[in-house]
Amino acid sequence: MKKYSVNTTPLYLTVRNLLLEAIRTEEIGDDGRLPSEGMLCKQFGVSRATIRSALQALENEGVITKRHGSTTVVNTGGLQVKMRIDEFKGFFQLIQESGHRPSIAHKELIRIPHSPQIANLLGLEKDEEFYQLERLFLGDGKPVILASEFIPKSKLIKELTFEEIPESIFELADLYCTNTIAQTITEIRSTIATRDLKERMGLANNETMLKLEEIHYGRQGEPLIFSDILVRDKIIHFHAVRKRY
Amino acid sequence: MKKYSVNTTPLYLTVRNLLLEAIRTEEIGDDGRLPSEGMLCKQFGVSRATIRSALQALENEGVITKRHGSTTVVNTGGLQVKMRIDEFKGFFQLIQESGHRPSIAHKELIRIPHSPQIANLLGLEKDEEFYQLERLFLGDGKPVILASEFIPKSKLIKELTFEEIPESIFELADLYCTNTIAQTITEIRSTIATRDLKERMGLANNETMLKLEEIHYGRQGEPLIFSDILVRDKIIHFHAVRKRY
DNA sequence: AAGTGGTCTAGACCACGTT
DNA sequence: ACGTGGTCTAGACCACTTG
Repeated sequence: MKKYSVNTTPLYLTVRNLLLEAIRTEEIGDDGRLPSEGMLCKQFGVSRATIRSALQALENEGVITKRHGSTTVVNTGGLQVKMRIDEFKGFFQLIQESGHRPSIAHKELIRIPHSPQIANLLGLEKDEEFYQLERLFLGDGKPVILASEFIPKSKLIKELTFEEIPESIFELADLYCTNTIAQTITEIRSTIATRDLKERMGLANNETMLKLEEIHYGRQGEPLIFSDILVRDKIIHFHAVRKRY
Repeated sequence: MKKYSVNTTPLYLTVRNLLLEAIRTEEIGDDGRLPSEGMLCKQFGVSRATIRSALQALENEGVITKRHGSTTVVNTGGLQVKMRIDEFKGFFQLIQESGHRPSIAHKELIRIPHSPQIANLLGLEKDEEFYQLERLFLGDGKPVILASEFIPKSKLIKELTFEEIPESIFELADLYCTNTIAQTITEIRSTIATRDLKERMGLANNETMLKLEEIHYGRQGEPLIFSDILVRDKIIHFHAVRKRY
């Protein structure tokens, strides 16, 4: 007899979501303090390990702060954090979360016969061939992100189809690459645009930008794709949450 | 009879450290794949939950990548990541990790009668009084970080003693504030120095900098201190690790 | 089909803060 | 002294990937 999966989302995530909602509406933690883990076990009817997984998730997001012998507290600041640099999934989502309507102004696919620097970053042969996918993203019609993705030809399982390139690099890898992206390491830099770029992005004089140099790794830990992303940080504000342990 | 605490570090952290060392020396995972959790349980003589905690820690650091039905793999890129923006503890450590000898060139403690903007960021009254601690840090004798910490007088439990100000903002709060710092939320911006600043920091023309605007929160989730940090990203390279879930 | 990691439970003891 | 979160175990079942 065929079996049906009724509940695909794990219990602890369900609890996390309920808890977050309860915190937002101040049903729980209205005085900034959460009930003890034992109490929450009873309230949600789950084991302590499950409650702790849910709390763990919320703590990682900066929503709550735990402390050994004391009660767990709500972090009002953490509730409002958006656009965490260690979490963003795609450019559209990013632009949307910063309160603007996303669109693409320009999209270009360029063949790069060889690039020793990028090959070196990805640990490939010097004469490796790349595709460069360059895209200009707008927020409310104004240029906000210029992204260049460098995809080694050797990591492709089929030819890139210009019309069918997903917005997100994760989905691009899912569709076209030898492996999906499991992890990205980003170097965060600042930069000032060249005159050419200034015109293209409609920048003010002396307007600086963030430059994210990202190496995307596959499920086996191997480098897959290199991205070079220019962001107008006047409009897109990146955040990071740092916990003290 | 008096009891003695022999083992203050948790078992799972001991296991994490041993595992990391074994990965580094390629005793374990020489082919990029870790033994199964069951195997590791036997090898280390601990329960699966403990092994999983250790693996969890390594995954958060970007050292390994787990995947549901498959074996856990080593991420070579993650092994080398330093200066994670969501982890740094103090400026000296930061400068050291980037390969330079840290020192302080300038240190100043300024009384700020009121600052509506900063008061607003910290959710305080507009007429709140602050201390501004400004410090210029050098790496190998060259200016690399200019940090301004804004400490509200109302959050102090005793007067700041100029001579006894620790290098790290965490320790400063431990010593002088109503609460220790539990969490920091950083906004990551880029900026270009004013002419004045350029001279002070010996910057090249058109050299841009990273600007970190940090709000430090106490154990009860309340805003404590605001920091404004300028970093020469030509010298200090910040990183972020992003996992796909 | 077999092996792997993901989730969940129940119960125990410990270390830390607060009162 | 008490209540809280931190750690740890043993065992069970499920969901996913791989051969």
